[in-house]
Amino acid sequence: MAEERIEIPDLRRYTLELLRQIPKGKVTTYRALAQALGDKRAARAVGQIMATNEHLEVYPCYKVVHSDGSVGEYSAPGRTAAKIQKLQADGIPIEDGRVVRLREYVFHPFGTEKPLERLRKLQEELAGRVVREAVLSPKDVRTVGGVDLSYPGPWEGVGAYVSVERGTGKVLAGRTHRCEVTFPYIPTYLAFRELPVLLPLLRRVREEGELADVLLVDGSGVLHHRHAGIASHLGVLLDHPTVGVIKRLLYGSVDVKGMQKGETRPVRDPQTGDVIGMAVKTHERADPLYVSIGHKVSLDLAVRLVLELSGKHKLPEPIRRAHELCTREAHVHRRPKGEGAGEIDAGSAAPASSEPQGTPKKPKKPRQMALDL
DNA sequence: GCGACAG
DNA sequence: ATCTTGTCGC
Repeated sequence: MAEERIEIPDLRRYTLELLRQIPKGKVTTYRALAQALGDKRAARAVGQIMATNEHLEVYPCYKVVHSDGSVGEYSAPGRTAAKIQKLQADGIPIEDGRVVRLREYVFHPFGTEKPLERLRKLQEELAGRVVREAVLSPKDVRTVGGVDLSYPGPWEGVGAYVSVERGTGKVLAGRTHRCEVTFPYIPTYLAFRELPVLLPLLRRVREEGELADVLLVDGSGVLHHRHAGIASHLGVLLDHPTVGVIKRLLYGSVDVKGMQKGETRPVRDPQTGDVIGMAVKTHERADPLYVSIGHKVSLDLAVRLVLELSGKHKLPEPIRRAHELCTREAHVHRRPKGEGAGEIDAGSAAPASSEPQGTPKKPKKPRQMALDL
């Protein structure tokens, strides 16, 4: 079978590049940019991208205001006052922190391929390939893996994989993978942020022969607006059984009041009435988890594994351990508060890294606008 | 008041 | 997810 490939855009860069289309004397809004990306729900992500813009001379993020005309924040030196001054220098009239007659100054018609539209279609196609039945009988599930991510910074991810033996709970393997992340968190598009971290990690795990029989993923499976959460993406792309596990409901309806430990209740698709997941009470005094099919498992098997592997904790062991692993790994490399060229503290926890510190940075060659996975 | 959004 | 001290409850 041909290796599955999927093209994920560098949405951070794509969004920043859009800023250069704004004509002199005009502004735009977070929402307009989100619509240029293909989904107005990405407005907050646009804000995150602007807030971490490191090239103020190249990408004029000061030109982005709220759709009600209020100027909004400016993370660069001078904060909002500086943003207002720059806008006024461009001839934009501002009163009381708002752009006067915004409609006359706002720019909408971006030249764009609306990348998020393509990604939604990709999700729909992938949903059609999800196998909703188990390919193994429960007794043949010997090992269960868990995956999770942590973020040392908004554009840097650490993925972790842990596998445990069913029954004994013995930890069999643990691996992490750290890399740059160029796709922001956008509700319902989580897979495109995390796949570039998890796929390389899990392909390596598989090469090493350490891939567990079933994978528990910290994210939704078919319990998703387009029935294509990250657990399903991973399952289909790896052609491997996966289960989606989330702590907060993304989509679907269920009444979870008064649930007892061990109890489960079906989550239904509001549109069709189909059961697309299960609320699972794994801990007496904790909100339930929401479990769904990722790929090649039945909902029954998914729920059974989650319940069985959730000992005295809310999260099933493989995910809990993967969470610990990547959180710890992220912390070790976490940037100091001020972001800039801060020294990594020489505390005892820091691993002995003997990187040559004096390596001169080469001028960046033009980076790719998309990642092939 | 509306919308509601995993990580 | 991340930023964060102590505090309430079982």
